[in-house]
Amino acid sequence: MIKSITGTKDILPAEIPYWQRLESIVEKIFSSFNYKEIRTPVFEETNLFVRSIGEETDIVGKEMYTFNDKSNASITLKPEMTASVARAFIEHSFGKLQPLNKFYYISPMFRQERPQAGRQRQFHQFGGEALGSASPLLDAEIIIIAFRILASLNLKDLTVKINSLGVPSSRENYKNILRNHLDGKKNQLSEDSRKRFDKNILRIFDSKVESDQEIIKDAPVLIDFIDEESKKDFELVKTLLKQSKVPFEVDTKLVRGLDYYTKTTFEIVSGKVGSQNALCGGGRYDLLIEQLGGAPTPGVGFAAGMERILLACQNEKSLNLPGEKIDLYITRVDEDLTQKVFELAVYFRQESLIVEFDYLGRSVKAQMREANKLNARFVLFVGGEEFKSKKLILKIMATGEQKEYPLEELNEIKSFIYDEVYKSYPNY
RNA sequence: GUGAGCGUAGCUCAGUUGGUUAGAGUAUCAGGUUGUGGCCCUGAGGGUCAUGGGUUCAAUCCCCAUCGCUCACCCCA
Repeated sequence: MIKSITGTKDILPAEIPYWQRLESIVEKIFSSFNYKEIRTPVFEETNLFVRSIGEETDIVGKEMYTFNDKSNASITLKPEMTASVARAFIEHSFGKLQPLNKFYYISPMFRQERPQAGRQRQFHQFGGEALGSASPLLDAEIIIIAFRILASLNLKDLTVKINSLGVPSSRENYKNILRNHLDGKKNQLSEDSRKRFDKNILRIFDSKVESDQEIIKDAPVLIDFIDEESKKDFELVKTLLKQSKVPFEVDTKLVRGLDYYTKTTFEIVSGKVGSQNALCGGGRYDLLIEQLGGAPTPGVGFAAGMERILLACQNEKSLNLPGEKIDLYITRVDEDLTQKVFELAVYFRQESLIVEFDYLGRSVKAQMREANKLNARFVLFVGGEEFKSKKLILKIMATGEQKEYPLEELNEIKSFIYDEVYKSYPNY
C-alpha cells in the first residue's frame, strides 16, 4: 500500500471544519487590522533562504528540502514565509508604492526533521508581516493580533513571552561579555552547549540540561546591555500590551533561532501540546530587506503553527463546532422513480440547499437510516401512490410530522425549508 | 541525525507461558412482514496477526533485519 510520505498527513473531511474555523478567524482578525493576504510559490531559489535565515541556523544547515531542477538550479521548498514575503516585497517594489505595507498569509511549509507531537515535515503556518516602519506600535500590534487569534479559539493555557535582542552592535558587545563570563566554565557545559559557545553563544540559554541552567543562572543578561533606543522601544511595547490587556511575561532568555531578528522578539507557548510547545513566534527584523538587496526597510512579523494550534484546541476542547447537517434527503419509494429523484435533487441543489439521495438502489428503510445518519432536517418521499396523484410527502425529521405538497408546487417546499432552516440558524 | 516504545479487522483494542477453523466493541451492509429514521434485536462481509529471514515437528507469539508509526533529544511553528 502506498502511504503518505513520512511527516506528512492527509487532512480528512472530518477535520476540515476545524481548519476552516481557524482560517476564517485568521482572515477576520488580520482584516480588522487591515493586513492584506499574500500568496507566494511553495518553492524558491535556495539562496533566498540561505541569505535571509542564515547559513549557521539549523533550518538552513540540515532541515531544508533542497533539490536541483532539470536546468540544475537549486530549488528549496519554503521552510518559513518571511523570506518569501520579503522577496515579493522587493520584487514588486511595494516600498515605493506606499511607506507601510501589511501582509498576512496561510501556507504550507516544509522542513525535513524527525516528526513528533506537534511537528511534521509538511505543516501549515499563518502569519503576518508589517514592512516599512520601525515603530514599536507595530511590534505591539503584531503580538496583539497573534494573541487575539489564539484567544478567539478559546485557548486558555497560553503564555506570551517577550524579549528584546537589541541592535546587532549592542548584541555583539554583549556576546563578548557573555563569552568572557562563561570562558572559565566552558568545559563544565554540556556537549551541545559547548558547540553553541562557538557557533551561537546566545542559544546556551535555551538549553534544557540542568547543569547548563545552573551555570548560566547568574550570567549577565542581554536585556541589560542593549542600546538605549531598543530599551525605549521595548518599554513602549510593554505599555501598549498592558493597555490592550494582553498578559505577557518578559523572558530574558528568549533567544530566537533565526539570524534576522533584531529588537523585539516574542513567542506564545501552550501547556497543552507536548514538548513542541511554541504555537507562534516572531519579532522585528529591521535589516532583512536591505540584506536581500532592497532599500533599507524595517519590518516585524510572526508565524504560527496551525497543526499545533489545532492540537491545543483539541486538547483543551476549546472549539465547539455544531454537528454537520444536510437540509434535504430525497427518498425514492419505487425503483423506477430514480430519475425523478435525480431531477428533484438537482432542482433543490440549485436553490442552494444541501441535498442528498440514494445512488445505490437501497430499500426505503436503508435510505431513512442514511437520512438520519446525515442529520437531514427534511426528507422528501417520492412514491408510487402519491406520485400517481401528483403529490409529494415532506417529513420533518425532528418531529416526525409529515406534510403533503402538490408535485407542481416545488416552490412551496423550498420556501418552507428555507423558513425552517432560517429560524434555527439566523445567520444561515 | 540520536534514543526509547510500538506495529492483530476501516477504527479502538483483547489474545495465544509457541499447537489445528484468530476474538470483542464500534463502524459497514442486510433483515426484524408488503412504502418511513433515531433505541433495540438478528445475521453477514471484513484480517497473508507490518514485511523478509532464522530457531522449531509447529511461530501471530521467540530471535535478527527491514519498513512504518509514536514519543523524546536537537531545533523550531
